[in-house]
Amino acid sequence: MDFEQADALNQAIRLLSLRHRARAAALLAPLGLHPGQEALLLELARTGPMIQAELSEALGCEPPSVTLMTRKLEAAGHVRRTPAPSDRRASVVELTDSGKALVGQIKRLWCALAGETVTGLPAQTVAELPRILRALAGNVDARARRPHGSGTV
Amino acid sequence: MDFEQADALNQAIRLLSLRHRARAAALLAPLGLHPGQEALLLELARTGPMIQAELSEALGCEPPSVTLMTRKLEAAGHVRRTPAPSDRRASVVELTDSGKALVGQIKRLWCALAGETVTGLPAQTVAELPRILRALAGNVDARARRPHGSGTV
DNA sequence: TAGGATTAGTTATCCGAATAACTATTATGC
DNA sequence: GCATAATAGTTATTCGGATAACTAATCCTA
Repeated sequence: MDFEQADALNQAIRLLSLRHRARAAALLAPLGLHPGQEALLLELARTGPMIQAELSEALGCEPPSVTLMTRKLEAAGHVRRTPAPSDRRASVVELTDSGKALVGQIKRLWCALAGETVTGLPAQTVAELPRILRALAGNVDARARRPHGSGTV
Repeated sequence: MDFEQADALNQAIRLLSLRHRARAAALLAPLGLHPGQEALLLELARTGPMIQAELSEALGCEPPSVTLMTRKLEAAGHVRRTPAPSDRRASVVELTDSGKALVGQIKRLWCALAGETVTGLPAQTVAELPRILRALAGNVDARARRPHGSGTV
């Protein structure tokens, strides 16, 4: 692949990242949330209470990021942390009532953002997009390069 | 658009952003660069010396980000800042010899990263990707929403 | 030409996300 | 059973990127 093509692709991915995140930030700001936090709340809503290591895995980010995000969401009252009964190292994270209420609003924003994002694209392209983007993400997944994790579960 | 589809799309974009950036970071680390800096150097290589306001526009990020990035790249010796002759507010940023040498290496990494990213995808999809991703980025461009800038010039 | 508006850039502060280094707990192997 | 390895989480620090608030220079207009 020559540099022009490579640059067009890498640049487009970088720009989409910036813009999508910026737009998410603008939509989430009225809720008092910063981008990234909505993913944590949605994951808890989707899967139920879980420990931080599971959250880290599900969100695709590192444990220290989860520590800080959960702490801020806990301070905001959207999340509760309780010691795991079977493992004294772990702490279980779950949504509070405030967090559950917020998730409803996030879901509406999420639909609006996605709709906005694909405006003007053919329906077939839109339908294929998630699969394509996941394939791209999988191709550059640094975790898959590590010796221990041979499969995505 | 229902929530499941919206979430699949937003989540895929978020994950691709994280992974692509992480992989870029891993590739750029041996050069002593952090992700984002390579975009600045490539832009200077592409367009030639320019003032920070132009860099900010070209990179799609805000002036304070450019200030910090240029300062660090200047400290590393890859970039030089000189006062603009015609406007005493502005400072012209240009590549040093060290920066030019680095650009050559970045270009190789960039090709490798792009190739890695699209591994296994049909050639036609790969060919259409940059255009599609740019369309998505354009759709969520917060700048286009501002009242003063009715057009992209 | 004097004064307000715009523009270029910086500083301070916040956040997500990363790595490195550390503690505490659990699991494992001899 | 005990020492070692692996795991859960935190702290400290770094970076890109954002906004808000500010200075300094330029532009524009009345």
